[in-house]
Amino acid sequence: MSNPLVRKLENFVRLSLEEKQALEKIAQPTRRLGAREDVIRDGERPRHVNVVLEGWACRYKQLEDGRRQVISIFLPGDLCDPHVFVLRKMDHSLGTLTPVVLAEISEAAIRDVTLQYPRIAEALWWEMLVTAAIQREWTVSLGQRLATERLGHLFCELFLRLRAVGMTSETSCEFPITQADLGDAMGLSTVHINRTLKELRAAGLIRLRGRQLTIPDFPALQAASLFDPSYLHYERDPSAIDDD
Amino acid sequence: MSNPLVRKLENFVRLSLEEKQALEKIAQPTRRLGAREDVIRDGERPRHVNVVLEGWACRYKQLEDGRRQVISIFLPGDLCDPHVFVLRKMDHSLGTLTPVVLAEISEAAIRDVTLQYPRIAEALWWEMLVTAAIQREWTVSLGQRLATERLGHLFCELFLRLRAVGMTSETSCEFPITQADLGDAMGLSTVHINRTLKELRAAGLIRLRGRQLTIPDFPALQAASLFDPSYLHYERDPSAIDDD
DNA sequence: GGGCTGAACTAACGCAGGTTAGTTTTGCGG
DNA sequence: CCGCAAAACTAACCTGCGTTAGTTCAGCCC
Repeated sequence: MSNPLVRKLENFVRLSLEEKQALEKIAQPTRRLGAREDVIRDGERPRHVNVVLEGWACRYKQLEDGRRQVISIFLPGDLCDPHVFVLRKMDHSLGTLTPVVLAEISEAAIRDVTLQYPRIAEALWWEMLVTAAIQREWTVSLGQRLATERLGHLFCELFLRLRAVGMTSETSCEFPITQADLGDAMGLSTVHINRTLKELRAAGLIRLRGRQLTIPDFPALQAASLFDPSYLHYERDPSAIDDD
Repeated sequence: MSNPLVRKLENFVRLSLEEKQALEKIAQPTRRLGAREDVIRDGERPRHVNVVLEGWACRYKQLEDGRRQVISIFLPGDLCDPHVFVLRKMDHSLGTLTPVVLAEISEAAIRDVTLQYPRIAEALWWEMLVTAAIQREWTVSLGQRLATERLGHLFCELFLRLRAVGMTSETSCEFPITQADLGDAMGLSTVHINRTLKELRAAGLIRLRGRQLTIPDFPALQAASLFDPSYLHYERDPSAIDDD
């Protein structure tokens, strides 16, 4: 199985063998963490661009009084801002949700690979803009969607993002995070997450047992959650496909 | 009064006269809109980088059933993604909150100015990363903060962002948007916005009459709202100041 | 297999914020 | 100065979700 970063970026541009190899070379595993560990903490100076190769991680922010918001979820292939270095201090933390394998890429390696391969630079642009779009969609969810819609929307999003890196079957995917973490991400209490899951299950929209999520009827869940996938910008432009 | 884009970027890097002139040249007024008009709509193809020169605007997204979320607020000096063009379609709309004067910058003009002036390129990086940080902080607000904290936090943020472009007095600033728009931004009903404003006023934390906001005791409002300004990344690095 | 731990799940009650349906105020064009 | 529209504001009632305080279940070590 090839590198998840390569698989992800290929949803946007077709990469040449040389480009793929260059990416794989800089995105090698360099760090392993257990579940519930911090990759980097609020206030620290960023030293690498982190790429998730295996497992799930997240950005989160903790308020003075302990309240915690998971701001975004990182799946295999996701990377955090190629240009973090411009800001001298992290304004949030990165933590793992499950055991994780990371590639830590240096500022120099990013610079070199983007200068040498403009198509990779463009692909990283795409990935940054999609990351921003996802963040905006979370804003919409937290501001407007009810608990069932909010959770359903998240399931739709994560399923498509996992499919983009080849980590789903027809209707199922791994779903290894706890209801407490889900609550922190959705701005809901664990109790209410549990109630809401029960409701989604009763409506036949999802099955969730152990660490396995099944969406038997994606269009149904999509409709119930007001999910419109266009913000993920996965459709590769037809005119861009055949030039390599 | 100089260009608000220049004033904003100077919170991060000191720009030479030549750099300032280059920026002012591409950020000239090209479009005027009334309040409550769309700059560009969801699904359309982006043709410019829009810079707000006067007035307030916003990103927003409307759900099929009419619910509307204001995703972010644009103040004078703000610009929307220098690289929108990479994505072929808008996944949200841009609209005005008040009458607005825009500079529409072409893709080519952005490319030219960043290639010629690396410091401007870096400043635009900073602005993109801060925009992302603000979006994350909104996620935290919507997910975790109560109505009073949420509104208070917004007032703190907007006051500092306006101050960064020289648009505040000691304790006051313009605040020209309606309670309905505030509700759409904070994920609260107009009625509750009104109740919450009343509460903040009663606590002496803000004064808000007509289009004027006064924060008599900023640290008090900050404490009540769990506002930590570090995500705005305004502190200019001391080592970077004296090299021009 | 027993005992421990963390996650999943539940019930009862309370509250923050939504909804509906207004009234009052402000601003503005004529 | 009047008349209109939009914004600000209010009261009464309702509901989605939080809180507290549990019980049950699954995985794992010894």
